[in-house]
This record gives sequence, C-alpha cells and structure tokens, in this order.
Amino acid sequence: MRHKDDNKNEAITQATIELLNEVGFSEISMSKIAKRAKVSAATIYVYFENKEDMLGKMYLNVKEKLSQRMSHGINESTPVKLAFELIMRNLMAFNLDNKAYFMFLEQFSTSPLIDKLQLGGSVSLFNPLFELVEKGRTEKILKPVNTLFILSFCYFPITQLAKACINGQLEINEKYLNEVIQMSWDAVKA
Amino acid sequence: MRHKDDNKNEAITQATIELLNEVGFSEISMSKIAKRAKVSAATIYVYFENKEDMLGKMYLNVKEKLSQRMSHGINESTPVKLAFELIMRNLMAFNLDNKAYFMFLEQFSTSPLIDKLQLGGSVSLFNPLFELVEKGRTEKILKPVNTLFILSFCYFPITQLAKACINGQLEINEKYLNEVIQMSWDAVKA
Amino acid sequence: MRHKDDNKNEAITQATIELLNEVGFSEISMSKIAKRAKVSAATIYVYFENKEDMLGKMYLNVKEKLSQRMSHGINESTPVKLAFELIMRNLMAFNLDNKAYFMFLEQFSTSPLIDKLQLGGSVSLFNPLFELVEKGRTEKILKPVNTLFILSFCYFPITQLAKACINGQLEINEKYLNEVIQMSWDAVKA
Amino acid sequence: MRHKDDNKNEAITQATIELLNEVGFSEISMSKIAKRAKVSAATIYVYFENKEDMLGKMYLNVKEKLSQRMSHGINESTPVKLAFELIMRNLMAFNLDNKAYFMFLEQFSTSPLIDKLQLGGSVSLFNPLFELVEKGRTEKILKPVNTLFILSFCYFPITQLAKACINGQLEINEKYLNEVIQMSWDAVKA
DNA sequence: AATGAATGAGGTTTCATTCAT
DNA sequence: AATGAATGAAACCTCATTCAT
Repeated sequence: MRHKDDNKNEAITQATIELLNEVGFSEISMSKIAKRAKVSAATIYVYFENKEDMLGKMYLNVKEKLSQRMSHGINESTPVKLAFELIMRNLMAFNLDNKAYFMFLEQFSTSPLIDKLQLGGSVSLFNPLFELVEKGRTEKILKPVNTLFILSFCYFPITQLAKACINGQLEINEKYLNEVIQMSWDAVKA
Repeated sequence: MRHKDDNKNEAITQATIELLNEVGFSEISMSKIAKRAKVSAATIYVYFENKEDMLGKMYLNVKEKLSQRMSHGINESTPVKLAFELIMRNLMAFNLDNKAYFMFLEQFSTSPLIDKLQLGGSVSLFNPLFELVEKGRTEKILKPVNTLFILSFCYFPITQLAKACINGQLEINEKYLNEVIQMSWDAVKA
Repeated sequence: MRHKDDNKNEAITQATIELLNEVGFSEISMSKIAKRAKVSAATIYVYFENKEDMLGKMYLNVKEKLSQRMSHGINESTPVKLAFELIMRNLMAFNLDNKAYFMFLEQFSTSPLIDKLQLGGSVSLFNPLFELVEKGRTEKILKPVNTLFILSFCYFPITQLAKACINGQLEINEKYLNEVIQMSWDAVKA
Repeated sequence: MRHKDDNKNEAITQATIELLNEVGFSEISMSKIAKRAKVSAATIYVYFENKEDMLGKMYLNVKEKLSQRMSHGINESTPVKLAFELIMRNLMAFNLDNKAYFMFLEQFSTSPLIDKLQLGGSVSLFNPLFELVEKGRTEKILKPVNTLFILSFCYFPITQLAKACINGQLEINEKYLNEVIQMSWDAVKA
C-alpha cells in the first residue's frame, strides 16, 4: 500500500481555509477545494469522512495553533500584568501572521456548525489561561469578576484591532497596539 | 396591478433569518426559505432580485434596527458617561430581545459576503455615536484614542455577554451587566 | 403556473421500466432514466420524492394494471373452473402483451426493496380472487387447502411458461397453454 | 508465492450474499462487501476479475450447491413418484437451511445480469433430473408434456411455500409440505 | 497475497433561477 | 402578484478499479 501523503492533507487544509476566506461558507464546495488543492475530489474522502467532519477537524486544528501561540513565552512565574500584555501581543501577531487562519476562526466561531459539531465554545481556547486569571484574582491584581469577562477583554478588543488592520481601516502600528493593551488592562485590573 | 404583500415580504425575511440561525450560510437555500415562509420559491423573486440581493437587503434592514435601538433615549445633552452606559444597556436588551436578529448579524458580519456586497464595515453601525465620542474626548472624559477603539469597548464585551447568556453559559443577570459596563468604562475613560 | 405534463410522467415511467429490463437494478440510474425519457434529471424530482419513491409508485402502478387484467371477464357467477382457466389465460396474455411490465414485476418482486418500502407481499395481487377460491372450496370443487397454495398454482406455472416464451426457450402455443392450465387445474381441483 | 486464502474467498462470498439479501442489487458495492468481509476492497480483485465476474461465479457456485442437494438420496432405481417427492423435500430443506443462498438465487434469477453473463436459464439447474422425467414419461407415470412443465411444477410451488415460511406468512409445517407435494404430484402425474 | 491510497467517472439530489399561466 | 413546473449546473459523495508497497 501507499503511504498517506502529508502534502495532500496539508494542501486540502490550506485550500479550504483560503477558499473560506475568499468566498465564505455559502460558496465553498468540495470540488472547488479539490481543484485548488490539486487533488481529486474523491481524495478528500480518504482523509475526512465528509464535509462537516473536514471543517470540524480543521477548526480544532487551527484553534489549537492559535491556543499554543497565545501562551507563548508565558509560564506560571510570569507576573500577571506582563502575561496579560504578552497574550495580547501574541494574539495580535498570530492574527496578522496568519490572516487566513484568523478569518477562518472568526467565520467559524459565529456559525451554527460549531454547535452542531459540538466543538465547544470559544472558551476552551483559553484553557491554559484560567490559572493565570485565578492567580491574578487572588493577588487582587484583577477585578473579582467572572473569568469569562476577563478573557473577553483580553481577546476581543485586540482581535478587532487586528481585523481593522487587515481590512485596511487602520495601519498596523505599535502605538495603536499599546493603546488597546492599556485600555484592556484598565478594564480588567482591580 | 396588485400590491406587493407586506406579509409575504416579512415572512420571507423572518424565514431567512431563522434558517440562517439554525443551519448557517452553507445550508440555507431559496427553496428551504420558501417552504418555511409558506410561499413559492418563485415568489421570492418578486421581492428580491436574487439571493445576494435578498441577503444584502436583510442585513441592512436588521443593522438599521439595531442602530436605532442602540441610541434610544440618548440625545446631545446626555452626559457622556450615562450615554455610554445606556448604549450598552440598549445593546444588551436588543440582543436578548431579538436573538435571531443578533445571531444573524454576528454571522453575517464575519462573512466575506459583506465585502462582496460592499455593505460597509461594522463602523457605520455607530454613525450616530461619533459625535458623542468627540464630545467626550474634548471634555477629557474619554481617553484621547482612535474613536474605533472606544466603540469597540462599547460594543464587543457586552455582545459577548449576550452571547454567553443566549448559549446558556451564563444566566442573565443585572450584576453581570453592571460588571461589564464598569469594565468597559474603565477601559475608555480618561 | 404551468400544468403538470402527463407526457413527462409517462415518459419517465416508461423509460424506467425499459431500463430496468435492459440493465437491471444495479445499473439503472436517475440520469440514464432522464436521458431516455428526454427530460432533465431534476424534472424527475418534480414527480417523485426520490428514487425509491419512484420505483415504489411504479411497482404499485404496474401491479394494479396486472391485477385488473387478471380478473377481466370474470364475475361472481362465473363457474369456478372456468374462472380459474380465464385467470390463467388473462395472466398469459398480459405477460406476453406487456413484456416490460412483466419482467419489471418479476425483478421487483424478488428485491429487498419490496420489504423496505412495505409494498405488501404478492398476495395482495390476488385480492379480487379470494372470494372465488372461497366459493370453490365450499362447493368442494377445490382442495380444502390454504388459499395461498391454490393461488400459487394459478400464478407461477403460467408465469414460467410466459417467461420461457419470452426467452425464446419455447414458442408461444395454444397447446402449451392448455397443457399448463390442465396441470394447474389437476393440482387444485378436489 | 503465498497461497490464496480460502477463508478470505469464503468471507467475500458470504458478505456478498448477505448484503444482496439485505439491500439488493442496487445498493451493494465492492467497498460495502469488503467492509463486511473485513478485507480491503483491493483484495477482492485478487480473487475475482471484477464485479460481474464475482457475481457470476457466486451464482454458479450457489446454484451448484442447490443442484446437488436437490437430487440427494436419489438414484436411477428410485421410483419416479418417490423421487419427485424427495426432490421437493430436498428443495424445501435447502431453502430453509440456506435462506441467504435461496434469496440470492431468487434475486439473481430475475436479473438481466443472468443473460448478460450468459449463465443459462434456470433449466440447467435440473440437468440431473432430465433422465428421471424421461423415465417417468415412458412408464406412463407422468403426463406426456414438455419436460420443462414437469420441472416447473416440481420447483416453483414448493419454492413459494419456502418463501412464505421465510417471510413469516406461514409457519413451517409438515402438513403444508405434504399438501403442496400432493398438489404438485396431481399436476404432473399421468 | 494483501492492502490503504488514490482517482475519474458517475451516482442521487438540490440549487438558484426562469417560464407560463 | 403569485406560483407550480421545469431545468442546467452544481452540490456532496460513492463507485469500481488500479497503483505502489
């Protein structure tokens, strides 16, 4: 038998994410993906059970990539405030470096598919950060509010900045980044 | 000539928004919409040019509804801080009262369709609020940052709270609402 | 709106039955049927829900045709023996006059589809004849055995003769017909 | 070179016959067969040239099994009437003991495949019995009619009884068996 | 011998849209 | 205005088969 060709799997994933960015959920199709990935449409079904399975696996895959990048350079001894800033910088960097992944996640996370496939809420993305928040709260550095709120202020404002930069509404800019980080910090700090 | 029947138009809109919430962009179709709205698929083409035209018009329609509700009870003499709080409360109320509209907007706003149809970014949503931010800035009540940032902190955190409530992750709760409003205010205040 | 075109329905039915005779269950396809019937494949779905629905409805349709022809010229006053002979002659005539219908029924009646669609056993074909058998039995003209057995001897031997004629194994022949009728009668008579 | 594995061959045959019974000609496929037989689809092509070849060989194989069982316990000195009865009992026993084989034969024998593969009519099944009929006719025990007719009355009525039993329309029953044998004998005896 | 990978062809069905009434 | 009929195009997916190991 032949080996499974990692290039094919990768080509399919890449093609899917690109297409989803270009045309959206309503217009992607297995044959368009196959054509872009330069494989037969039937080949996709060697790697994935069906379209849903494919999209679901890709979502988990990309979310994992973001998740790892997000906590890069942070460990349990990192001071809370610094960690908070680093997470936001990591997020910004990931989103700008991986525009397609980023937009894919944005689109997927608002789609009913996520519930249908029971791929969990966006919360799970933050799993490695829960301890950090807990620590910040006991040290009275962070506000004594629901962890979800803290994480929201960490994730969404910076994500909006990234989107504005990608759309061309705003130029990418260290000053902007610092402003948003400061604002988010003001929101969550005790 | 007979009149176009507003009931039919409304039924089509309602059916589309419901379906988009239930199954997502990849699974809606003109015939499913027609069946749900209890009209013939051909009837949809009496009211809209084609599928894209239909979705685009609905998006503008719903966005307008949200936009109006958002600035409800606010005028140029409303103090900045109060106005900020009212906007957030209005947003929360709209999202919870109009779950389907809300989720429709969320889904649409991340889709490439929005660029294709040139329906403008989410900025336009805030048009009536630009003056308010300007005023806050000159009065040194708000931070001297890009208006987009101020509005981001006004819109996204509360929206995430609404989503968490709708998903059942959090119960709806005046305390939560106050906490998020306070956090957002801390972010934007000078 | 347009009228439903009876010609189209008929063309689809005819094409299906012909093809099933020519290539069998494993090789018919909706697109082959459409091509032969000179309609779009999508048009078939205007008339039938899906392939199974289509085949099932055709089966009932053809079975009804056979059923009616079978009891042609017979009423409650027809003497049992004559009626028995007439039924067999009617069957033979139907099968030879409607080779395609006949082979379609033969093929369908051995297929698992018939159970899946719950189209009833071949018994129902004989509904109008049950009374006749009952009468024959009370008059002690027929053997006092299960009605199913009587009907079996009425239906299957003559059907085999028809098949042999169609296959070219035997020429069609009044003598043969009489022989089989006589044999069947010897089997069922008291 | 390794030997072909009889177990695999057997598993493939078994899987095919089971599936044909369960879903019919229109729904079997090489991959379903492979999955059921727990081999790779490619393995089937080690044993058979292609799908048609496979089905054809299986048909001949199963028909041979039935053919042998049918004349079990009979030799040239067996009296005609007894032989006739034994054949019918053998048939009944085979069909009930080998439901899947039986239904497979029924389904295959009405399919156009049988002509396409030129696997001969059902006549060949009776090859070993032709002499018996000849003998019966010269001894004036059987009616002086076409051999095909005699064999029809031997095969089809009892087969219908078997089918009715398998379908659950009738319980299996020595009395029923005797009745049908008697009826068939009345049909063929001089 | 045995098999997972790979695929072009084709399967069934639904699509968005137009037509005729 | 409203709609059932009709359809070419395209959707997802499975098919029988071959290839490379």
